[in-house]
Amino acid sequence: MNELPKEMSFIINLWSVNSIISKRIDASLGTIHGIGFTEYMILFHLNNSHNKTMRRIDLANSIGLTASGITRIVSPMEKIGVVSKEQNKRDARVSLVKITTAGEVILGDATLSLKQNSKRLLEGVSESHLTNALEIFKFIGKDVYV
Amino acid sequence: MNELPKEMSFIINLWSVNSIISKRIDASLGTIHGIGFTEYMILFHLNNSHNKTMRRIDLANSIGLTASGITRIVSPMEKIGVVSKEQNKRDARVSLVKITTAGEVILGDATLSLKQNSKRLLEGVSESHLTNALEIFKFIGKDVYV
DNA sequence: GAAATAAGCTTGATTAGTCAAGTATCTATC
DNA sequence: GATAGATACTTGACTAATCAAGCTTATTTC
Repeated sequence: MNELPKEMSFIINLWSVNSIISKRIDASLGTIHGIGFTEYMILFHLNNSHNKTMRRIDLANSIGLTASGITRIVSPMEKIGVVSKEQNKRDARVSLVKITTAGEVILGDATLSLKQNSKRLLEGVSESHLTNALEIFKFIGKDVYV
Repeated sequence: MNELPKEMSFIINLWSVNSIISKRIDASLGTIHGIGFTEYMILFHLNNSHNKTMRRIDLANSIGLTASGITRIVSPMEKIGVVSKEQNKRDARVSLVKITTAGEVILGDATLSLKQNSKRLLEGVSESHLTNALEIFKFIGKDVYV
């Protein structure tokens, strides 16, 4: 209607598009692999990290959740054995999270379908458009895995 | 770590970046104007629509919520008078939502700070990068307001 | 024009997260 | 080396959304 600055259009559309897309991804991950997108992201970040292990607070920051959000979501993941709780020798405050072999298997399977899903969703978007968007994302957030 | 297809990087980073950004926007809208991002989006879409009025189901689709999500969030908005409930003469099933004058005022104020916030968040991102990203968003979702 | 199906909306129960407050540990300062 | 402050995490209370089921009204089909 009224002329919106591109920056604001970006924010608004980021939100709407994410809301639409993450719902679809979530549904597909949940049905096939029994995990939600957030759980996927936790496994993904753990798997990409040094020693397959992260502090809860770093996990929180890289995913965009709060510390308490991590506590709540990781606890059932420990129970079903996809991640394990480790101690930090140097600092007794921190509780480390490590992806287990079982977790790696689930992550691998889920990644396959996620790859297919994303390709299908973005079919028709050019390589250069994607590169461009990834640059913006990298600029905004620090923890971007390309 | 391992070579991810750009499409999948896009999905993953869309999610993380949105989670980070929407939290900040939400906090600022909430503190200053007493509404959340979702409420803002509802007012925004209503204001841009024909007769400032929409069906709940269309509101749901354009924002990326479910019909019940709309019911729950719109109901308190009716109580405080930023939107009103209207009937559709032709179809008694539908319940229309209309932005009120009070709602327009809040929307106007909130839009001002949202504009500032988005510019600050995206300071340094080039015009062409933004245009590019908006094209992708437009491609994915149908209800993109540029 | 009756019956079957679909569309729009609401409600009860549940889930995924938040925030604020509390505990435990670590670090810095004097 | 005691004290003050900061950091990591958890917990209780709450919020925003979901889904499945149900209600009402429209539309299609025969």
